[in-house]
Amino acid sequence: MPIAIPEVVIDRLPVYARALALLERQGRDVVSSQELGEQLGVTPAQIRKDLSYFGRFGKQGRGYNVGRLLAELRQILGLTRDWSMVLVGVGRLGRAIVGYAGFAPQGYRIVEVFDSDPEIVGSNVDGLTVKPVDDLESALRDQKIEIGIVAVPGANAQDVIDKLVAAGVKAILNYAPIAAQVPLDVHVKDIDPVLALQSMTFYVKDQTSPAK
Amino acid sequence: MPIAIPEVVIDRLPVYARALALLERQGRDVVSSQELGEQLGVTPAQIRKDLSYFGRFGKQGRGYNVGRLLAELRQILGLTRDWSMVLVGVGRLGRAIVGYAGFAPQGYRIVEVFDSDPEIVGSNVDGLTVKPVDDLESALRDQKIEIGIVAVPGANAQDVIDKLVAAGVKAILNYAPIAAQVPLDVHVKDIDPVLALQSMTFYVKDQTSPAK
DNA sequence: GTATGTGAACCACTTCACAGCA
DNA sequence: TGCTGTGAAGTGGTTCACATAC
Repeated sequence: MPIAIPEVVIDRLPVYARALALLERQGRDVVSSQELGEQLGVTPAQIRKDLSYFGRFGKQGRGYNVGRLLAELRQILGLTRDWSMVLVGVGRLGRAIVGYAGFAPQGYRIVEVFDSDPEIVGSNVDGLTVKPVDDLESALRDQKIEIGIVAVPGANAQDVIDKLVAAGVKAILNYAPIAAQVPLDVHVKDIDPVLALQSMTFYVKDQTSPAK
Repeated sequence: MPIAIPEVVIDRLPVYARALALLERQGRDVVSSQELGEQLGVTPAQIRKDLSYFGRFGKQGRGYNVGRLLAELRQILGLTRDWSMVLVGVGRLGRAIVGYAGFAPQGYRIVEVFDSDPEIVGSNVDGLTVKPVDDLESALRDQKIEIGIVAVPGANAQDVIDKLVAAGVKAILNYAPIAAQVPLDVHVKDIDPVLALQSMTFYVKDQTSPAK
């Protein structure tokens, strides 16, 4: 096993990949860590060090080949394949997530949707039939689905997460306002705009308008 | 000025506050850093150290009074007042954000919505009339609005962010897939489910199903 | 007895600075 | 000459461990 790579590094790689994809669309062939860093608000040394965990992708005196580096990052991150996902919770938020246009172009696809409300089960959401949440495990038994999205109320979220884990899901995108408890081999990322707002207001709260 | 408080600490306070609010609803009076830490997946020392930046809120031998500590955190974070926000970008995503039920209970309210598309300007979204994005600055001149939400395509996002900054916004919740450039006194938090997924797939990508 | 608050020790990540290569 | 790759140095955040207070 290679030396452990810090999680912060892994979190930055998709940001680099996104910037490189933009540069590629703009027709750029080469980019230096300097320039990439300026665009992303990151130091050039940070970028070089991060990349050095995985290989030597640059050329001294020139920089990085945009297409090559992007391909390497996509390989590292597992973006060269498509990923199927299940969504649990088909309320207002869940419906918005199903309809979110940002997933498909990046190879992420919601293939099953579940809910616990009998009123909703059986209904159709963007071409998918809502299944009862109790069927999660059996529905996933034969399909290779490693990603779950949780969009249920906080009170039910840990239960749903337990079910996803039991069904073999290894990555969870959690929109519920809870700190999920999961085994070490399961990864969770929280999407919570309220937490983001609450930490920003700390800095804003007592900025008075400057006296003219 | 007190010694600078690390940003990671500020990011954790809302998580503590959320857990305390739950404990309070459950009728709990007192909680130890130990117990809180277990619920949140954080070490007790971390919690005590974080809180010590702001005061001495606990009682030795007992722990923290739930209501008291929650009130302190709300004070620290600026959650004792309501916050008005503007949203820019009234596409599918923007509409979902306007309709998101999680903001209001926490005191965050979208009071103005803007778009650049003449087809959309003038239409009604959840009781708000969509205004042209060029009116941002004048519309905000007299209102005290320090938070902006960006839900426009990546290609337009930096422009919109520049306009928000020019209009005096100090905190930006950014749903667009770009690394925003802002002055030091403006705070940005990105909400990007795709980045979250892309970093998780790194860990999941080559886990083969264990041989039975 | 029990749990906080906090310097000190530790650890992890970031930045430096330069050798090495194109 | 220009920019990468990387050990070494530096910085910042976390955890320890214990004096202190209830």
